[in-house]
Amino acid sequence: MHQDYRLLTDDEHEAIEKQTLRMIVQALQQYSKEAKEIFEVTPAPSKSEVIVLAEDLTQYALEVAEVYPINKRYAGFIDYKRVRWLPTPAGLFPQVLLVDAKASTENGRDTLQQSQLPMDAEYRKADGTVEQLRAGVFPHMVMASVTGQPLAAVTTSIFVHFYYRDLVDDPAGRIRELLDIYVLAVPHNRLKARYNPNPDATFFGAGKHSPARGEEPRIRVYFTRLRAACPWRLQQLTFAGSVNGYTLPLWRDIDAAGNETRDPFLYLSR
Amino acid sequence: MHQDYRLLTDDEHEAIEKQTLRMIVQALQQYSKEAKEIFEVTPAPSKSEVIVLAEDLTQYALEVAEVYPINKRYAGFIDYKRVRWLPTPAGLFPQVLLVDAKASTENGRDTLQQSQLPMDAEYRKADGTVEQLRAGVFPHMVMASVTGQPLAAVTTSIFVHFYYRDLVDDPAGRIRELLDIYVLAVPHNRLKARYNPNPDATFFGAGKHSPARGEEPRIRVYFTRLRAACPWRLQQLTFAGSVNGYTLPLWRDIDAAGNETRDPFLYLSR
DNA sequence: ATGTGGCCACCGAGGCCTATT
DNA sequence: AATAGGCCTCGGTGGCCACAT
Repeated sequence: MHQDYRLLTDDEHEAIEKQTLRMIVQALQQYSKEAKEIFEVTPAPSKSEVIVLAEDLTQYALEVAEVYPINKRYAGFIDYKRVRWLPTPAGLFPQVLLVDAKASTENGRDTLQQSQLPMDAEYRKADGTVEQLRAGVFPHMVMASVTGQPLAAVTTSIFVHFYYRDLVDDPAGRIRELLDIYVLAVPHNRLKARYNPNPDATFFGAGKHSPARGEEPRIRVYFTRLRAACPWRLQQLTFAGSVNGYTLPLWRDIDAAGNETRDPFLYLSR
Repeated sequence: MHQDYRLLTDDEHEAIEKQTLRMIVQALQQYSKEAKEIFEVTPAPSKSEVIVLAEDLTQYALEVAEVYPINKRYAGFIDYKRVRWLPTPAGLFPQVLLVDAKASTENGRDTLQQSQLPMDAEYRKADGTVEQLRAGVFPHMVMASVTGQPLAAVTTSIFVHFYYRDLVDDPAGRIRELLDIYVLAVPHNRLKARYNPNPDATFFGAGKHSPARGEEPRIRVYFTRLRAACPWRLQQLTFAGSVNGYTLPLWRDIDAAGNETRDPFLYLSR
């Protein structure tokens, strides 16, 4: 048992991200019913109301599903961030959990600011050119332990994607419909060799910025490719087929034979 | 003892806002040292970083100073919002606390969106014309009690104003300096007769919007006038003269003779 | 100097329109 | 129809400038 994530094997590091994501998915499942209600009926003083809704709902869902907090804070553009002790079979690790909420009418990709990118990315565009963008998320945050020795808190990056569509003349008076909640665990930079060894093996794609206008570069994460690289890193909580107001409680994983699985899980009400 | 704020006298309602503000001031005082550190050294990927800093710091300061929570949430543009039970001598009242964070290089006024305005406002501009803006904050939120009877949670509006200035070539490597933290309690709409009986008696002034461009109307709250109307509604936590990194712990109030007072108060570290 | 008004600047977050395949 | 690329819109937040007192 140790406390330094840098001594973990890659598989152990993957496991940390997996268990982190699993808990977040459980929290979102549990909160999905209320999230849907609030998301669909909250009036829109402006078009950008959905952005705030996604942020608030993510916070409400996650703040009740925390672990042993570390008394350390920092401020910035990440929507939800907590420094905490994460218990794992390999040891108790200090972790900086970073969660960003997204609201979108698309359901196949997410756009990341460089400051939200945890891995040095490189990818080839359709026209053959290769582009790259360095990670803007620090791999860990160093804290001073009581004895003075440095303690590094690993950074884990999660994205919660609220897929919705606007409604007009809805009989129930809803303003929009929340269709799915996607949850992505984008790998830590140390896993680059596994997930983006070269420009042709990656789930990254061209960003949403406009090069012609000289905008800050952004980058996209494609759901299908992330899922192909590692099934459990792309979770989907869907309201389609739901009969009780909650999303369907299914966890995507991979079995020993390498096949993708979808396991139902139990959850409690809030 | 009752639970309906509408049965309170105006003085009792004032007392509710006063005790709410008092606790928030204590929380900000206690967090002022860390707030200053984070605010001054957090790098600015963009100019708008201060906005996010103010929001995050306000949340960090207040979330540890809460009272008996009510399991009810809603989402929207207000930075910090909590529904809770507030204990007072007149009874235990359900309350919707709304706090908005502001970052500014000015220290004499705050701009409010209509959605942040708790009172129907009317004021006369320098050129003699009278303008008005209706409250955009609901006076209370109705919830259904277990027995089915409606229960109204009073709304209380607080603004936390981070007054700062940018720094260049600071020897200590700071990017900006946090000078003061102002905290305002803008009165509930039912107190309009006391605070804004007519366009000439008010702490409101023209908003920051551009009429010429047809922008959404906003409105300003002037510190000096709010303070003149009710001293304790304008609190100032200043770093000027501070020797320990915290702001000076002073609470502004009014004594029996009607004179403004500044009482020091004790606080704990976090 | 301070108190008031108010024009704009900036920039974060996505909607959407186009090409391809 | 689905995948990619990328231009541009919208709107929240204040910086700042200009007068007036």
